[in-house]
Amino acid sequence: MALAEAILVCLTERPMSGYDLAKNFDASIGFFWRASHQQIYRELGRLREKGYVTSDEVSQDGKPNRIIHTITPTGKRALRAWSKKPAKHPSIKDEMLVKFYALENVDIGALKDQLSIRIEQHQTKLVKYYRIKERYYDGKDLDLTQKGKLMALEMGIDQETQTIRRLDEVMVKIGNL
Amino acid sequence: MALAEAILVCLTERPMSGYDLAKNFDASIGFFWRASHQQIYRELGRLREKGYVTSDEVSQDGKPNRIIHTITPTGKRALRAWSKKPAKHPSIKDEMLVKFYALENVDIGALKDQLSIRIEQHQTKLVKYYRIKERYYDGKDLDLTQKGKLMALEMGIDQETQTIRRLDEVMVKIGNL
DNA sequence: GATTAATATGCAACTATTTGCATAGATACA
DNA sequence: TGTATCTATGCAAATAGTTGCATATTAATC
Repeated sequence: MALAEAILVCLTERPMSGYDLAKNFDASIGFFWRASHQQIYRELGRLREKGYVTSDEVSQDGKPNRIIHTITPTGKRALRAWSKKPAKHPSIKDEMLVKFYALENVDIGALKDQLSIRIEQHQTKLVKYYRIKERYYDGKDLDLTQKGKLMALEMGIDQETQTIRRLDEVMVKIGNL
Repeated sequence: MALAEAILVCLTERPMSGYDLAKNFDASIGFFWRASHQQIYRELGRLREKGYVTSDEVSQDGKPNRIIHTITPTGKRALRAWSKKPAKHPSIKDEMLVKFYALENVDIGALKDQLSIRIEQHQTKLVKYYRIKERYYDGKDLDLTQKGKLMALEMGIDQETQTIRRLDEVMVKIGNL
């Protein structure tokens, strides 16, 4: 499972609490690998058992205690080993495409609504990506870590742009049916 | 879950055995919703319990008996009801993008290999799509069912084409690092 | 003073998916 | 005659993911 590795990747940047990780999964690495906070906490337990992270409780005033997780050298080695293994092809599961495939057995008006929503979601995502790009990467000197993140981000931007174009075209097509 | 519905969609075309369905999931609807034969057989049991399909054993000579599943009117109603519910956004889980995101902690040579493999896989898929398009849809009069399938197929073709272009570009980029 | 939101953690139950195994007849081929 | 492949079905275990719930502190707002 790559959830473990996605967490380790985040922790190479800096030690974090489960809460921080959950935020990160909402805002950056989560663009490529989604996970809920429940999943993250469970996985952190496993990573600790394997010795890939160490966890230290830190008391804060004004806020509940946090448990800060730090990647260990063993964890870093595991990450590098993982990187050499072939990446799994992402699983394909898109309900909306199944609905297009089943056009005759479907309420086309409802499908159009779903298509609109989908287009909006992709636009929102695209805007988010552009904001991150401008804020953290544009016109800056970048090290290798940042170059990788930017590359992933630009892949995301390209993908969203093309997806929006494609869905717009489909909207026109089902309008003309 | 849309596996149930994907199966029902297939069965609107014609009654099928679990084996036929598994083949279908490998060759057509599986482009939008992957499922293994184990999943399909289990789901068929559930659909039968709900009264969405009926199952009849048919003896064949020269081959093991088949169990033919037929969608019921209740099943068709369930399908139409499902079509009106908002489609879930597909879950994003791409190990390779996580590896790009984590460029500094990764073996870049190995990542390039994985990228090549990925490009090849998308090319294979694209060729498959084009073959299906030429064979079943090009220059033919199409009814609504077929139009829907063609639309889904063309979305697939567009997606694969754009993905290949994008990955080719990334290949150049990591070559220049 | 009460309520809401944000921070912070986690368990339990349920659902879904993957992987490995098991069975068995028929056909093709070396 | 053996072996591999195709047809055809399915169980069991392990892993992964989702949903609902539970707890507790503090800060801000009404």
